[in-house]
Amino acid sequence: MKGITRPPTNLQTLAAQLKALAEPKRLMILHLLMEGVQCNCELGDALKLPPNLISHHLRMLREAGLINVERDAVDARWVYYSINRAALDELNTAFGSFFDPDRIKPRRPTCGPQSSVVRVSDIAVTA
Amino acid sequence: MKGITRPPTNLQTLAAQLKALAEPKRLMILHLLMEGVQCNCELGDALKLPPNLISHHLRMLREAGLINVERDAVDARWVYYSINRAALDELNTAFGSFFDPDRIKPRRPTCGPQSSVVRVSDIAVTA
DNA sequence: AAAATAGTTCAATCTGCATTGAATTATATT
DNA sequence: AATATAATTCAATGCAGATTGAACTATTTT
Repeated sequence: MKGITRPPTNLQTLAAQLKALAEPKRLMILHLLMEGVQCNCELGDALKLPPNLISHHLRMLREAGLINVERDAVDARWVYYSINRAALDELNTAFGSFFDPDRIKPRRPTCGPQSSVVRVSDIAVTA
Repeated sequence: MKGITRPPTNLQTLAAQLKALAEPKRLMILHLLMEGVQCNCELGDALKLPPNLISHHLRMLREAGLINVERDAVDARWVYYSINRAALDELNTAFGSFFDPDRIKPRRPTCGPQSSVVRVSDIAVTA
């Protein structure tokens, strides 16, 4: 009888990133960033949200390490956000490892009325 | 020049499921369920949490459609939770589609000082 | 120098939800 | 019938974060 295996991913880190993603407007921002839209004003137009709120959501995504920031070389008033490709790859890997359906194991009856019942699969065949 | 493509997934639904997942203790519960641990008491022992709090987290996961509930046929006091395999498959598909790195497109300069600059790639070669 | 532009930061409010402890339900045991 | 067991529900508390409006910073334009 095998023990419990450690989760394949750091749960604190995964939960923190998922928290940043678990917001409809932020998902929409990420979608727009993937589509090539990248400045605060356009995001605000698309989502019908004021610029300060866009800034807030962008900050959440940035602090989760999911996006990059860059200032325009010609006119430094403009700020461009973009997907952090490496972070996205890591996220996909972590998510895929954790929620891999192949990890699902059958119930281990160490609890409840059946916990003391001897299972056929546990009886050693000796002769 | 192409327009913005619709996201490949229902953002409301994905966000709701991610919100259910974005909690370290719930991730740990899901991990334990995958490992075959399935009753409130054992989850509570493993996470050092009181049973009512385990119930709360299980309810969140259940309302997100991620887990199944079943009562013991012999002693109905015991309740067994398990991973909803179909929901997990759908989640993986939705997540993978949304966060597919291949979806990332180059910046579309419809904003900022470069928005009026004619790009070489936009000049039609006529002869 | 003054005004305009793009964006961020700050303070206040409101809401959702994790947590806690007590009460309750349902079932089984004595 | 009374008690024990497994779990859920309920009420109250505290905190994190979404939202709002105003103030502020940095840069460019006039």
